[in-house]
Amino acid sequence: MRWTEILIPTLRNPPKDAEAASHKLALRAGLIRQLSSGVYSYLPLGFRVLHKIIAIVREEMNRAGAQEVLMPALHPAELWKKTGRYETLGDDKLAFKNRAGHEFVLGPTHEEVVTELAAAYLKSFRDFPQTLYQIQTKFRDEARPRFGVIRTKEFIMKDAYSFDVDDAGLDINYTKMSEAYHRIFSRCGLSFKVVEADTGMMGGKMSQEFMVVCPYGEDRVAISKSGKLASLEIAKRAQPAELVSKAPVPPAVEAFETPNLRTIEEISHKYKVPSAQMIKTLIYMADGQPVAALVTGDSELNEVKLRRLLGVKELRQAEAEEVRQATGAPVGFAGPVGLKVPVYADWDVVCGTDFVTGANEKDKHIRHVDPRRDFQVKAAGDLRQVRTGDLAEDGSGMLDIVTTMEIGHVFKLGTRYSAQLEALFLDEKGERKPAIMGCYGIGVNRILAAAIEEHHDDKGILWPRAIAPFDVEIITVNQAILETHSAAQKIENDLEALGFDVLYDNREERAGVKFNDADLIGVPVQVTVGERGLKEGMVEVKLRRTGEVSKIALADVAQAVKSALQR
RNA sequence: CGGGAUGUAGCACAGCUUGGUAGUGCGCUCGGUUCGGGACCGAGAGGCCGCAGGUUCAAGUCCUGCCAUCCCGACCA
Repeated sequence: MRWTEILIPTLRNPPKDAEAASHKLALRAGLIRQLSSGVYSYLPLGFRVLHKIIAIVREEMNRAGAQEVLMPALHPAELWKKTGRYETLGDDKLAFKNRAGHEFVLGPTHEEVVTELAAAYLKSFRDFPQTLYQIQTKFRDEARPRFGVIRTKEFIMKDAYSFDVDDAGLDINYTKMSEAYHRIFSRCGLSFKVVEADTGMMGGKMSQEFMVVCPYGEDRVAISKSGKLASLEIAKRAQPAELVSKAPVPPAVEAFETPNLRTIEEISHKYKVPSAQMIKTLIYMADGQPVAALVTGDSELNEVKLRRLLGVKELRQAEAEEVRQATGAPVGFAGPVGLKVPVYADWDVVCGTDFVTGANEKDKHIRHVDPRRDFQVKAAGDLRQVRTGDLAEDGSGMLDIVTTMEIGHVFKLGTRYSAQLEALFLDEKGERKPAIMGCYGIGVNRILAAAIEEHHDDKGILWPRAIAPFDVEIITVNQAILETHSAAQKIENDLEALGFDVLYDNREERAGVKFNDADLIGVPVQVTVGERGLKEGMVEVKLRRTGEVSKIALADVAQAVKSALQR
């Protein structure tokens, strides 16, 4: 393909609205063009990359035994109302009425539609297992599109759905998909990590998120020195060796007036108490019974952890009136001393001393509070959100908090949709049962963004070969010279005949412009043809990634390109 | 949806304080000289100055409202 025959609008100045590396470079390299917030066109180069990614996804899905289908993007709203997701979707749904007054939803995902298919056709246990997938545009009216192509209102998703007769079958499909995902992301050149998501109270459900660490992602997760990621929801820290303070017991508890001062910040600021020396006392209703949860003033309580420590089903923050009943004081003055309800404390609290906390009396706090002397803790545990510097539970050292981007997600759904939409089959005994489902998603556009985030330098993109828009770019130093462009043309023909995707920069531009554009668009191998080399029958082959240049005889170019691409 | 910022040519920006009828660099077109890491000279094309209303003899500039875009946060089936 010749540069003059393909639209590659490279930019010297990055548009000012771009912040993320992938966003800036995708714009500068002429991959995308923004139409409105969170809505992008893919230009020829960008679309070539998407095609390569899609080809890999498709190949691995097929290899894993999934069958490609194409479901509609236009969904009747009634279908979404049946599963109750019409409401849960809320403002994220893009919906409209047609002239007949029928409401449609532009598909944000396809559990409903695929389950309707299963309900129609998967009638006998003999029809199982089945895995269907599609690669298609999804619509979500994101409140805040971000970072170019990383979070958009319209995006291409590979979504797959498995149907099985039992959990054992689901396990097999889930594993197959998970393995396929490993292959897909590896082939796309991404350093991804798998995060086990919380199985929570969902009973047997399970999910894994495939993440890449990148500064412009959207999730904050904990990473241990061993490279393991855990969502902040479930990241745990190591238990301290001794769950008690070694410091001397402070003087007796003393109350002091704090008129209208309720928050940790207000009191910490007014009385010059570090927030870590304060106890935040949160009242929760656990299965209907009030409990107090204590964390130090500088930390955030993690409700998932509290729920786990308590071992209860229902947990919610207490209403103002419930707080008053439990503590005898309005919200903002709760403290563990003299409290009648069971007290659960974070390790930081039981390991500390000389705290300031609420006095369970309006406009009063108390100081010199000591957990050994002044109140009873029913149980101590890891109750707060982890933060940078906490020791990892696996003993690998300090945790770090990093930003990540989710590029894939596999999920064991169970019967949620099949039961509601009556995707029922008859088993060997003639019993009607809902199909056991799994769902598996990949954000195709995000792979493009993630690849740029991971593979770029100050000059431009360094595409992994498998998803590069072209394998090799030929650059003529001076297009006007006959020997140069005829040599370039021959190389182009030879390489194309060997099956390489070749971009030949045949523009009558100065060499510098072409070199810079080549580095910017990031094709892995560059072949430079100039009269200087041609005099000796040589061209230069440059590896974009390393910058390494070697002189190659004309006759050996194909071989040199081939081996360069394998590195 | 809350907070902050910004809207002037394809891209980056100046002009706004102190109103007088549209500028710069890159890119684009034509001619010429150049030609191995973003050349130079000359001549051009390209603007509802985000939109609407107001003030004024006169608005890119002042006032009001709206819209759009980006960043932080909330949210993310």
